[in-house]
Amino acid sequence: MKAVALPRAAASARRRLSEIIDAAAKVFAQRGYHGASTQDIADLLGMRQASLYYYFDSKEAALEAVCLDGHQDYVERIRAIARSAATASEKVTEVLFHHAAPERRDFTLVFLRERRFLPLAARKRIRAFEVEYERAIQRIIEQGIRSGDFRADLDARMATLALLGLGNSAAAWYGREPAVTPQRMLRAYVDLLVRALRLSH
Amino acid sequence: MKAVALPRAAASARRRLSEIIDAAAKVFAQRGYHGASTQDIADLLGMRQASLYYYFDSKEAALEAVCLDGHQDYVERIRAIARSAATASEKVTEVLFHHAAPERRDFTLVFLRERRFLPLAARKRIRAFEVEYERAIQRIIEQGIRSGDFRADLDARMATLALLGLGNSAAAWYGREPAVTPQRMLRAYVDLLVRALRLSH
DNA sequence: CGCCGATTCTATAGCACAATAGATTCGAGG
DNA sequence: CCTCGAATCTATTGTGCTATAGAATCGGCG
Repeated sequence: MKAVALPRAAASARRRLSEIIDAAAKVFAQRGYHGASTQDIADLLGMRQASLYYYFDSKEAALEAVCLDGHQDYVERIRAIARSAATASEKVTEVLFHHAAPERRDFTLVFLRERRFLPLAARKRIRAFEVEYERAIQRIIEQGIRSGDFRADLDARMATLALLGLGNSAAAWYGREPAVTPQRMLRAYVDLLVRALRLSH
Repeated sequence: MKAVALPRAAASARRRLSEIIDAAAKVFAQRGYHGASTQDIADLLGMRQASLYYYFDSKEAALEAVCLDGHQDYVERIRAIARSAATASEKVTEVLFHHAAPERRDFTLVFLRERRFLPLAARKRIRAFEVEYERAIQRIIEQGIRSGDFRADLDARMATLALLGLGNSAAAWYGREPAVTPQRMLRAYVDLLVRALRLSH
């Protein structure tokens, strides 16, 4: 945040900051926001607890950064998917796969579970991205209804929430059971979801 | 736990204990386990913080009690549903409605989100109930496949996890959006799920 | 009434943690 | 080799919280 100056220096500062946000995401995901100490984050980075305060004004600010960073990524990806020429069913598939992708799991889990501990002002800031993401999904569903890919009697809002619910629960489940790989789980969920949305025939 | 003696006194002691577990569930659900203080629980009960330690050896023990209490209820209900003569589709409907019933929401949320903070020994104790619950659901799905109510190519394990995922996300969602009542949400989810599981025709 | 166990209370020890203050080191540019 | 800002460090303060110790109170029963 405070790092500035020349482009090269700025780039390195940004990299360092994102390393620190990654560490915070990992620690918050594992121990929960309140259960994690700033010491834990510093340990992971091999630095002193107090040094973190060079990058963040408070532990809370670090949580907000994790939530924003994680969700910004989601919004970018949904935009790309929305723009594509695929059918609604294909888009739903892509969304679910991207939503529950294991790579950004820590960010997703922190966003899901810990954002509620932020003060109202910070939550509102995050909400903007959240709404855009949900809207984009809902538009895909509605497009599918108009194009005849999905049933006309579908409640688009509920279908959107169901998609998110399945994606979130998949992300939360990974690692609980060796036989249930993310691949298998996501394939199965996509299959169930598309069957549920499509016209039966 | 420590209360004993005569039947009447025992009954009253049990009531008191469950009042305290209820309060703990509410506070843990709202603030998270680590974010909640024993003071918060005592405030809700109108008693002193230290008095709680008459009922529980530790804050952790209170969390375990909440998780056990909440899930025991689930297991009892799933048994009743499994015994009934309904079709698999009807049973799935009942399970989802009961699973995400708003009445026991605090317990459900605490179980979902906070159980992971318990030490291994306590988690194992809880796991037994968890496994029984999941097994019972899976058996309902499998019964549906055998009876021809559901598709033969269904992955019963994935269908079980999808049901739980939808139920859990419904329970977590309530109150976020006034237009989305539990009723509306659960009806929609049941509809989607049953369509996804059934033979198309 | 007076005992006794159950329950709640007051008081406090002891620890873990977030955050601040200020010194020190690092590294690029002149 | 010196300067200066960025980055990290050491040291510490203050606070909030869990848990313990032991005193006070309550209520039924002999």
